[in-house]
Amino acid sequence: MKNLELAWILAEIGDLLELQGENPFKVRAYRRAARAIELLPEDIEAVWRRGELGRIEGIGKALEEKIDEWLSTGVMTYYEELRRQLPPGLRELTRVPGVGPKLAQRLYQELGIRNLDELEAACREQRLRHVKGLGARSEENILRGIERLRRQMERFPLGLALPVAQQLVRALAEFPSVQRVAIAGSLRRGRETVGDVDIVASSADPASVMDEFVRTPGVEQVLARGDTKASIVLKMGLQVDLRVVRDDQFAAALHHFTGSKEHNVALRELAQAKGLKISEYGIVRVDEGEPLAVATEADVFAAVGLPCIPPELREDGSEIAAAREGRLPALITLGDIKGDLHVHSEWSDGLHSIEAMALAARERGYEYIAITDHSPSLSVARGLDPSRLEEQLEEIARLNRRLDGIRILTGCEVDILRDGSLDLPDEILARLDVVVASVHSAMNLDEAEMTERIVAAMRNPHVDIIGHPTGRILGRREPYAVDMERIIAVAAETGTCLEINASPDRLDLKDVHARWARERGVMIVINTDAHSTDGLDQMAYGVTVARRAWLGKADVLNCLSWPELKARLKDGRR
DNA sequence: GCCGTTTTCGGCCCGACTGTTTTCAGTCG
Repeated sequence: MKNLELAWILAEIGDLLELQGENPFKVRAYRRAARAIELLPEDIEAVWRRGELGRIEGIGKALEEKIDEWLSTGVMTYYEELRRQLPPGLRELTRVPGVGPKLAQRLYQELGIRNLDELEAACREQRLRHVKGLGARSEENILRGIERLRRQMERFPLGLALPVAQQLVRALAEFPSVQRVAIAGSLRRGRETVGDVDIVASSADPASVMDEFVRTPGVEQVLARGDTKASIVLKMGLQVDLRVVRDDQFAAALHHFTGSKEHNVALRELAQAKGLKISEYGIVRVDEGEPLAVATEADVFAAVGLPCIPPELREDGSEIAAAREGRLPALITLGDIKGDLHVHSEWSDGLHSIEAMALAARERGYEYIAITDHSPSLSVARGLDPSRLEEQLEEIARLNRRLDGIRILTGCEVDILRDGSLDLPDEILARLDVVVASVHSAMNLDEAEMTERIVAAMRNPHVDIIGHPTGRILGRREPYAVDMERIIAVAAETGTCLEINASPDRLDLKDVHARWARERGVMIVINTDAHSTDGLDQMAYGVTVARRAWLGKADVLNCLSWPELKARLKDGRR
């Protein structure tokens, strides 16, 4: 699977061309192509073998030739040549806030600066102020930018940024001159990590809102403060941008700042072709200069003849083509979820009793909840051996007789051992309603071994779900080496479901993989892997990932009622 | 570089903020 590698190369070509001062539209063409390939719902090599590279939106003759060369020989000559023409560290200079391609190029030409370290030294030695257009202020800003870059190289996970952003929004909403306020940007689109937080507000007195905003508790630095726009950095390192507009401009501004950039560009091109101009202030007819009324985001789309595109789909612009052709999916919502099929109780490493978990599920309006405690090899988690599991089945039977309004399903999260076998016998698994199989050990196998290990588990006639299929922990542990194409193919063949683990540390499967799985007819299940009653609330994160994967409720196992679900589970079909 | 029920050539989104160059380019989203 070379999609991501190719996307990375094309994006780098875009950056290198930009550093060389190439035609900006050529730069954009490479970036668009990179994005298209990154989000492509199948293996680029398969498309190539069919001779259909040119049918990918954004790939024309020139790019097709370069990709063909790269896939046939492993080398892209054009890329190699570009890399030779510029020092390798130059590209990272543009990661410093305030340093773009033009400045990076001049710093290289005039001061011989080739990387971050040299830029930092030049600032400290006050050599930048001798470059035309730069002064002492620029040196300070660049130094601060380098420091931030070094301290916080990673993006912030959704699960960390969202609560912070919600808190800020609540605080702004209470400010008297604020009329409306909402989260925008990549956070609203539900991306798994975000570089910053964007907030849009409406007010008749923007200056007062700016004053209030830059005094937010926990502000470490004010990066910019204009009449209607300000940027701050919180002590935790998270940057927050606020934009304030008039209340009648709020919907247009919300759409604009939700992005993505590529989505906005594509939508505005479409608008332009219809004689309209879309900006964050609204929509105007170019010939008359007359503004159109925009009360909601749906009005923005309606102006160019499109149905409203949900924020989670606004990524590379291909969603606009889908909308034009009536191919937008009816996305799953949290309300469609009928139960959670992967939770832990105090019987293994969970915090709460089975009854407490069941009542918490009932409170959330669920029809069922599966108790899937660990299996014996996970001794640190007090995994259940067959006899304790036996006791648990009796306990669940008792609770089911006693509790109304919620059905407790029996289950377990069984370990997939190094050789692909499971650490509970088939006779036991056969008696459970739901079997989740997961990898928790020997995570450093090579790709072939790890893939076959998981494939073996999927071929077990009792395994319904593969839990957190790539094992990643955001920001802490890389996914294990696994051939996702093959996992998806075998899942389709065996009727095994793949999990979107909703824990914000995991979000595993991720959006792109879940989208591939759906397109191959694999059923997805969204589970929280909750270890406490509160953990059940993380379902919302999983639903966000599913929406980004274009899933509807028909694609998701736990949107089924219990009778439907039973009929879909492997043992239930017998 | 790509793309085409206005176009196979000539387009390719739109505006705020910063620093500093007295009039705007570069950067950012």
